[in-house]
Amino acid sequence: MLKRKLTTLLEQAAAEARREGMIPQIELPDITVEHPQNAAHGDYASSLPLKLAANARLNPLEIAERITRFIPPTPEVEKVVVARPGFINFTLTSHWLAQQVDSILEAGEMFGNVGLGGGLKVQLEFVSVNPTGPLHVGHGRGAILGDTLSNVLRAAGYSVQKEYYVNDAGTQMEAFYRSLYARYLQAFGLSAEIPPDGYHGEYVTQISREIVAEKGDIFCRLPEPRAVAEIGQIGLSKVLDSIRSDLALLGVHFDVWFSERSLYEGGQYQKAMSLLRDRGYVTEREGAVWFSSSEMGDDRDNVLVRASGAPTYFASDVAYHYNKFEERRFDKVIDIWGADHQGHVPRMKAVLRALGLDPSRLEVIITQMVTLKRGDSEVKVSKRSGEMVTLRELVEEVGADACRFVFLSRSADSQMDFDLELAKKQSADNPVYYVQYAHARIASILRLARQRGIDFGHGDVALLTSGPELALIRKMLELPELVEVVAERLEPHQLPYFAQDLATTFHSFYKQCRVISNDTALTAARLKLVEAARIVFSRVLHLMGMTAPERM
RNA sequence: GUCCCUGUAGCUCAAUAGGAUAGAGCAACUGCCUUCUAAGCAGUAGGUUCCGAGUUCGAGUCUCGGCAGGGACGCCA
Repeated sequence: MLKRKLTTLLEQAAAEARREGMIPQIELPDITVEHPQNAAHGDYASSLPLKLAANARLNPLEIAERITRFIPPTPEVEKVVVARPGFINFTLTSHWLAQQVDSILEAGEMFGNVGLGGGLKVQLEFVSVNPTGPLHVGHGRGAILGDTLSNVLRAAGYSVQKEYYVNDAGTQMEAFYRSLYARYLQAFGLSAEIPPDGYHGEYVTQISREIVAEKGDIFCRLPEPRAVAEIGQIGLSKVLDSIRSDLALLGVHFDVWFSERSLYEGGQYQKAMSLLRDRGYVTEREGAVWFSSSEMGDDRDNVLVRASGAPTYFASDVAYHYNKFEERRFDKVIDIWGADHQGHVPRMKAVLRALGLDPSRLEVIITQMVTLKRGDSEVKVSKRSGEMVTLRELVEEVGADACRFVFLSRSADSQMDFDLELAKKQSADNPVYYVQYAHARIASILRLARQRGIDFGHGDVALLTSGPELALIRKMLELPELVEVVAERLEPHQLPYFAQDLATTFHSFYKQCRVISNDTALTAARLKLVEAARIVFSRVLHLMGMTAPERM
């Protein structure tokens, strides 16, 4: 990647300038090279001289001059210019830029991949919603974020596993099972009540009806505990099926569905607990078992096992993360949680420390809440009250591509309003179509070229010298850098903005440069460029999990 | 009360570890279809980056103090 090469070049130049006594013997800061926002400043710029100025006790312009002298000429760089108040600006040669079209064609769908991850094993756990009902809109955010992130991490050279943690144990599920059982009995006219902490949604009745249809009244005759367990089991698999299909509708698929219960059945819960105990982080008081998280930096201790003897959700999570790191040996684990789990982060970090693991191996992305709106009125989302807009409804209304694009456009840190009216009304003006339209346009050009039997395989990219052509190439070359940034910072929201920029650059090129013309040499060169652009659009759309339409 | 996230154009949001003149989309306004897709292009207008201090060559970005919105502070998950 050129950016890296320039950084190295600069680093060496600075070191050499220092060795030669041109700048004082001071420590060099982290050297960064970036794209200036003003194109007049060139393709890349560094503010290194400004950063050195304070310690060097020299005028930054002077430092810039002195360092620049040690930057050797390279085929990529046309000129290196020093600019006030102390920047070093690099401008690339048109020739090198044009040649990159051939490189992109050669890389094909691999273009944009980088080696950052070096094959490191990363686990990405997301959604992981309790299977007590359908997914709602907020869950879509985490789903899309996680799925997209995994695409990007894979492109960045990580070995990624996507996992859904199924909370099939615990009190919430028990409440759900009992709710199902109550509805089931009611279907036969028997008196039964939804438990106080139960689920009242219409879907519960729906599922119970299905069970009635499939199994008849056999559960009426079973003793309650057994009936609840068996009905629960059927209900669980039904809910999981529907969650799976809702996610599939969005284009989200998991590699592993991990059962919480398996932690208990496989003995990993016991192992994790005894490890914590052995290391001295477990105490007992008030009849309960506690993890002394406050010793590890959390602001309070947390209960692992209730006085009733039932393990808490937190205890499961200890075992689960023990499993991730120690049993399955992931180098890095990324959890995506909703804002309501924010307070859980310090606990989990404390757990890792207590288990003797480096807490930085766990990264938690917190997605802020999504408030749903229909015009001006807010739609309350609550599983228990039963009134909600499901993810499925949203996807069916708005479309998977638009959903993904809209959700991706906001950084996880910001809470967002999702206006259903707007999302629907916007559908024609939505930026998602702007980007896809560029791809469709390209496809249309390539179709015409095929129809006319034009073979552009030998096109000479050196003919690509005009402003719009070079601007398009420059933009395309940002993709690998973007993949790296998104993978490093875990911020996929950069993708849609790049895609829009790319589309703007392409549409502008399209307007100004006729691709298929009487000039056969130029036609071949431009067809190469257009084919390269198709690759980049296709790549960025697929990274976002969207389709790249051939026609619109 | 404590902790976390957010506050940027009328609206929805960006701003690539502190960089050069804060940018997009929608909405508004003005032009552009006889050639590869007008779901497009070119342009105009729109800002005290919530307020106040501080740090330094430089702050939307960092620190402190306010204000506003959201979330969390359970032997729920």
